[in-house]
Amino acid sequence: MSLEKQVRRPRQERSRATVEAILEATAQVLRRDALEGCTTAGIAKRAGVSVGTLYQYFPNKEAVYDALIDRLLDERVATRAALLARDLEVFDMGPATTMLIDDLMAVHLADPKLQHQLHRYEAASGLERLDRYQQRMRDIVASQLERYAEHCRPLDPQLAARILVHAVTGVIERMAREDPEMPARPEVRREVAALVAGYLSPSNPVALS
Amino acid sequence: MSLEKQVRRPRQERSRATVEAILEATAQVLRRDALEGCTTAGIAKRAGVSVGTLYQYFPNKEAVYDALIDRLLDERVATRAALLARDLEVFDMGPATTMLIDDLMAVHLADPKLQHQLHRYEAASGLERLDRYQQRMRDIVASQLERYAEHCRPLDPQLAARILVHAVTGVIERMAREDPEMPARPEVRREVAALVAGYLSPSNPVALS
Amino acid sequence: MSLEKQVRRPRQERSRATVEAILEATAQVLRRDALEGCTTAGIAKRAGVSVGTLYQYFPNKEAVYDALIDRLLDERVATRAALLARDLEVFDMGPATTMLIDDLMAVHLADPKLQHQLHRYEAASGLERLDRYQQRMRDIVASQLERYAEHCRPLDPQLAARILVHAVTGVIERMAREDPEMPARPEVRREVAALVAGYLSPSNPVALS
Amino acid sequence: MSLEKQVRRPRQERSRATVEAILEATAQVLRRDALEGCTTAGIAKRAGVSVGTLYQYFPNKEAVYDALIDRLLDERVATRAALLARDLEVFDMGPATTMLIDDLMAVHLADPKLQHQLHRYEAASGLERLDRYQQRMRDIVASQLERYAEHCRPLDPQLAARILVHAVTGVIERMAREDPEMPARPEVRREVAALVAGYLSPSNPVALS
DNA sequence: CATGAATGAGTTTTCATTCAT
DNA sequence: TATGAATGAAAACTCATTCAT
Repeated sequence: MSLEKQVRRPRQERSRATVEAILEATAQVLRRDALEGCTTAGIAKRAGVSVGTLYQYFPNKEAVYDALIDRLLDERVATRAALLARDLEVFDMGPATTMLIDDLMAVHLADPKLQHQLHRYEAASGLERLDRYQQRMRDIVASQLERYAEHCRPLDPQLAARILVHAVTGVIERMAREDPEMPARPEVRREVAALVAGYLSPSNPVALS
Repeated sequence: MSLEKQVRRPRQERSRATVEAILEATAQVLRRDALEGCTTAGIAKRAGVSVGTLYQYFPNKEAVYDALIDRLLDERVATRAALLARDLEVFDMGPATTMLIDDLMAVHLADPKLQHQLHRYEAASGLERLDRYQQRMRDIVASQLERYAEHCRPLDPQLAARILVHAVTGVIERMAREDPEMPARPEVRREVAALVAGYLSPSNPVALS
Repeated sequence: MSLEKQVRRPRQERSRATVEAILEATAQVLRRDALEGCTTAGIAKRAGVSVGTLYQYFPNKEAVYDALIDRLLDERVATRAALLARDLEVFDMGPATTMLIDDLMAVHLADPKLQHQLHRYEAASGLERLDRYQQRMRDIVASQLERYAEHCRPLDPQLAARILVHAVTGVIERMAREDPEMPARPEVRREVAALVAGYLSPSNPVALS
Repeated sequence: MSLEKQVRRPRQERSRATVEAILEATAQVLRRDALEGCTTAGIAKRAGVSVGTLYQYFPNKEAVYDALIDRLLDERVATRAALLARDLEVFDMGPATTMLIDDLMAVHLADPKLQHQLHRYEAASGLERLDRYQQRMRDIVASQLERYAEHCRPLDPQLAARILVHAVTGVIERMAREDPEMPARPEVRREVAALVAGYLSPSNPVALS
């Protein structure tokens, strides 16, 4: 409506669009050429800008990767929020279990090639950021375990959460690498649920021994 | 007796010793400086040879890493053989489970820093070799599951083996990264066993549903 | 009265203010970040304008430095004029000597960091402009030497002026770099005067030999 | 004689020759293209080697400049040693004065273009190294002044040395820049001697005032 | 006039690999 | 066979300058 908006917007929007183009180009190059094939020149070319422009918005190449990871983690949080909004009760295990499984599945089913490369990038710096993210997930799971303690065998919530998050993440990640379609299959979801349910169940053989 | 032998032997032995020195030097550099700090010059220096010598025994740097990975996997096989030789029966679960857990633990407790870097290297080529190794493990586990089918809930051995290997590997690897001591603790071993036992148990809630 | 005037004036003044802001910003950045840290972007930011504006008033970065040097030399001329207005007679040497010393001291005591960086800039182009300025100083000194020839040993005014200007400038500049306070100390001023006086004095040992 | 020597030497000599070639090439490029035109690629090309070779012997470009400066200062020391070996007694001023003047002249008459560029390079890092060198010169001059105190007016040796070194250096450097031939002229040498002698002389007007 | 996003040539530096000795 | 000097392609990053808005 106002002319003012029309005057100011283009600049801010152009910047935003450029940043967006750079991030998207980086994702594409990472998917196509992997970490070792991802150069600032390549990113810039694919984004349709010059290297200089890239460095106008990011202090260095790592910062671009970092932005991409931040964005990914933000999407995960959004995904989780959406899942929590639903009220799923599966396998009589309470929403925690379900959420955990579906969340992790959703998380790793999206753009697996890009995620693999970003994961490799993070591995260079000790995976600190991803570990911090997993820590948060673990806390959520642990608190859910406390809440549903009566349905579970006696256990240490922190340790159990650790085991569960690591186990489920491990299964999904590795399966997705072998075949991106596999984690989505119903029998796989069922078996993952069995892994979690069996571990927590009061009838777990180890618990009884 | 013959001079020939005296001349030849030392050479072959020296060659073997040189290869050994290069591999050991590579392992040391990887542990200390990670993948990005591991250069052929650095390896050669640490091994006490020249770069030229390195290229006399290996066609390129990747071949050195590959040899190191081969060696690692060979050690794993040896470890597994040793474990199979013992006749452990824990948690009434049959040797398969026990072996799986102990094997994977042993495997990941040994030289975690080196393993992490080699894993990162493998990740560049899609982890093909490690996946092939895991395939072999999976086959062993699957056959064991078939043998002990009567003690388990009804399940697809291939899929169950996949789930188990991925889950246990995931737990151990990630825990070892956080704290190399953790996987060795008795309560952790117990919980991992619970994960496996609960999953396979005929009383698994999912199986009953 | 007329609107035109009201419109024009502010612009001219604003232009002047902008140029001033750019020069002052350049001086600040040079003092803080030295020649290598002085970028057009940095200058513009500090001046509170955009790079484009900088290029509206200066054809290129060198022109900004040049303007700053011109300004500096103009200030020196003003300083000298002020000194000449005074009628100082120190050490019975005539105003030339005194002026020379005080001028050079004043000149190098003001903003030594900025001067050092501008001097470095000038050095790239062979210090032509500063040399031309020193030529003018030399002419003044030479004419004074002729005027006060009777108080001096016999000498070639042009050569003596050259020696004196170079010597005094050299002493002051280098001392200021070591410690900006040093040239202002009375004992230093006294020794510099001794240098000049001894050189010119009829009792100079070389003159007598 | 020995074969051993013949076997080992070539390598060491080749390295030395390469370093030499790089340093000489750097000097040439500095003289021709000044600091701003001196790139690692340019140096390497002129030296007839590749950039990689340059970086095999020097950690970075600055190190090449540093080596060149070290060499220059070493030459100065050698020059001074040679001068001290002679027993010059000029103007009844003792060897200190003479040495100072001749040393500084020799120093600045050699390769003035290269020296100018190296001086500019040093200026970026605050001229620390050159200052340290001048400090050493100052100490020598100060001790000489103490030794010949009876021939001089009463003075503070440290301050006087500072004044003298700065003054003479300033004169020579600036003159050499205007015209490299000038400092070598006998009348200039004479006037510089007059500057030093007049300053130190017991008949200095300032001393008497 | 002012803006600041975009440009891209140009620099330094690295490191796997080769090859003359 | 061993050596290590030499190679050079390739990568990250800078910054003066332009120009559409």
